[in-house]
Amino acid sequence: MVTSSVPLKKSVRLFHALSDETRLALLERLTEGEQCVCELTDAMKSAQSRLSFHLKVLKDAGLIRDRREGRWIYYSIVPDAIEELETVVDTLKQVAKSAVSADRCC
Amino acid sequence: MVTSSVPLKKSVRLFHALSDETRLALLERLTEGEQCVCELTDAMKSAQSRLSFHLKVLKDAGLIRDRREGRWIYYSIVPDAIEELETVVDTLKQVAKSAVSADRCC
DNA sequence: CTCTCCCATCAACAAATATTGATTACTTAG
DNA sequence: CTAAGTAATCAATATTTGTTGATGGGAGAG
Repeated sequence: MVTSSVPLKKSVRLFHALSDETRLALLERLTEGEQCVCELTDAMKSAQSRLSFHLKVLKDAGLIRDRREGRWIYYSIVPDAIEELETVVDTLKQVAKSAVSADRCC
Repeated sequence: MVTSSVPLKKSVRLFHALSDETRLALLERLTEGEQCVCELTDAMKSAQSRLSFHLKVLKDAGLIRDRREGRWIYYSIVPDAIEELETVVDTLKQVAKSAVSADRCC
């Protein structure tokens, strides 16, 4: 399997979560550390509900997590998820290496 | 930038191309080496036009390439693209590592 | 309790993607 | 040349995603 240790569906969800500029920008923001939605909304000049939507996609993919503190909800990157992504890509890489030409078609 | 050496738009296209079960399955098939569309169609029990569509997505993302030989068109994985993907993920990883908690919200 | 702040969720709509079947282009065989 | 094989492309449709503005819920503040 291309995705070996990581299930196919999970790989798809990971890649899908990363296949959007807004979501990559959110991850980039979270690089600076845990942040609440209002802070992200300010920084990205975007509607709150729109960011909530994208944050949910990232969260469902396991890339970020949230934590409530008073009225605020703080989001942060989940390091393990990046490791997992790395695993998926490493597997793809191994697989690509083993792909030798073999003319035996039709 | 999250994507550093690889442009943001290109990263998005790479991830998008990988965010689909059919396309991951195609890559998996191509692991076995260069194959023509008819072979892939047989193996995946899928309509030819459907696979052509997905092959185009993978090709546009630079993950695979095609080569005509007689009436057949052979597809194969582009190793460099996997390297590039690795670069993107490595950057994400560095970025995630540097993400320390920092409560300073709103 | 009431008011406000912060945020998720929802409904309606818009836009992008994917699927299907038909058509077209290109190649080889005869 | 014609006929048949292989695969891209197209048009129509279906499905999935994303956006927007409104609503509602949880958590202090007063």
